[in-house]
Amino acid sequence: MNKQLYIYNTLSREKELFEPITPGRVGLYVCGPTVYGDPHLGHARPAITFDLLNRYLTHLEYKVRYVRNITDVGHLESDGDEGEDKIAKKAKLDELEPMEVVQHYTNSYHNFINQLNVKSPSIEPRASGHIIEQIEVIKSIIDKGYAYESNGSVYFEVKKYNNDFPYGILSGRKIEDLINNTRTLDGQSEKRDGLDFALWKKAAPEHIMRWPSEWSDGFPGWHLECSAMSKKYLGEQFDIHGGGMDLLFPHHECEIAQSTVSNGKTPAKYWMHNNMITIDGQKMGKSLGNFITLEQFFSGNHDKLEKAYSPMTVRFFILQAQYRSTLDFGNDALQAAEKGLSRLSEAFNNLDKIPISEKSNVDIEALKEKCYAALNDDLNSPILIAHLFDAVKTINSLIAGNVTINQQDLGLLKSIMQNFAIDILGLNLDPAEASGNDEKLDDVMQLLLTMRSDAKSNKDWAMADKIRDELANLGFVIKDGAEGATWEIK
RNA sequence: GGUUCCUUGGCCGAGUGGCUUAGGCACUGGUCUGCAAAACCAGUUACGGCGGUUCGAAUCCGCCAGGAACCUCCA
Repeated sequence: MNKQLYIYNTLSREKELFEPITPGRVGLYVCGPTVYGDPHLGHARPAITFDLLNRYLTHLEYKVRYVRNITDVGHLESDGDEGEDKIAKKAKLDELEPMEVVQHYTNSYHNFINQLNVKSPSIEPRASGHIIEQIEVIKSIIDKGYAYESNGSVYFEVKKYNNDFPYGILSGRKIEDLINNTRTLDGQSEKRDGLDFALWKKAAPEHIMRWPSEWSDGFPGWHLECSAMSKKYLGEQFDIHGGGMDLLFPHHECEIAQSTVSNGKTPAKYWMHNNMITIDGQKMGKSLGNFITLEQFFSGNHDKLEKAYSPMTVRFFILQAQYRSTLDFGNDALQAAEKGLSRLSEAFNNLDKIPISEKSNVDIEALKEKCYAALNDDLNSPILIAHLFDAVKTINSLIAGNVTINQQDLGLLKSIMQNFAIDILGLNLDPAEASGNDEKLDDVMQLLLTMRSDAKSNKDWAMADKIRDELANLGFVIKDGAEGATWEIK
């Protein structure tokens, strides 16, 4: 089978065959959240996108080291001297210790991301725990002559860098255009040039998040943590760097510049960027204030939500779009995903009901190839899901007796569903998970179903319907099948 | 203003030169059922506009319209 994975590399703007630097091993770095607010639907997208990548690479038998950072130092609120550390600001508002705020939102992030069945990364480094490493990177950049100190702060000299290296290789920006379009800042700037960016910022007196350095008591600049931590855990050059498209410029561009100077080589071989989730056609984001938190999705407690949506519904919804496309939030789409997922789940749980025949007249091997082809084409999860729905149709047809399958093909079909739906897409199709039922409840339900069955045998339709309808009122759906009735919670 | 990108049927969302009627949801008809539900079978609705390249374009090129992201923190 073809297991040649092609991924879209932002550097080349083309799909490229993935070839790891070290055979059999993959170093993957993904920009994690800035923990100063509740995790929202936008945070779920990269988490799930790169979870899919991590799971698929693992399935392909690569040994993956997946590093996803926690940004807890806080980026600058605004440029220039009036810049204020975002986390410190929030802390003052809440009258909490900065690290208390950070811990709270880190826990919250873990809690909700875990509910989405996202596997934990191999290493989850915090920026605040790597101040020393960041200072080391700054020193090396100063030593190589691409940074200067100014009033206790250190800035990266973009124009000088651009003379020797291609600044803008990732984002496709040209420095001439940037020069013409740089905002004019009020007041005096410590920077020699508007394009320069901070590697170290001297902390203002009221600034409570601060660390000592040879330049000043302060804090590391916006983009430094990823350069420092990717180097520490994945080496100077690693395979894949991921993150949201909104980080492409300036964050990732600056990261490349820093790492390139510091290490003398470009950091990542492949850059992958997930697109945004939109709401009413606009990006869902913290700064726009139009985000819906994951907690609100799971509880339904938001004006825009017609109902609560389970974590698996949210995950499935996100996977139904290819990661490089924008995905528009909407209740209709969520509910369509919910129903589709339910159908997929039901078929998966009915695999054991499929009768085995001598001969197969279904082509399971072809299905498997198609599933791999979908993922190999830049993780095209919607295509994969389409193929899984073909499998659903096959499963249902097999149970209905329209087609037949032999033992070997059935085993293959089961492994396809397990591998692609459960292991790679990371869907939890366990009926207990979906409905929250337990064994005792099932015993009670079986009793009621037996009573209804008896009533039907006696043609006591009134009683039979009463049981069904009353259960429906309580949120249980009864499904009559060839070999008896089953139930589920709606 | 600069850079990049998008516009597919009722909704979401794939596709990238010539049968994919992708798939999901919704809808319609049929089978099944005591009636339903579920399931199965069948079916309807499409490629923003204009021009060009081509034997042939949703798919390539140009223009126009509308929208978005980035250029400041953002997933």
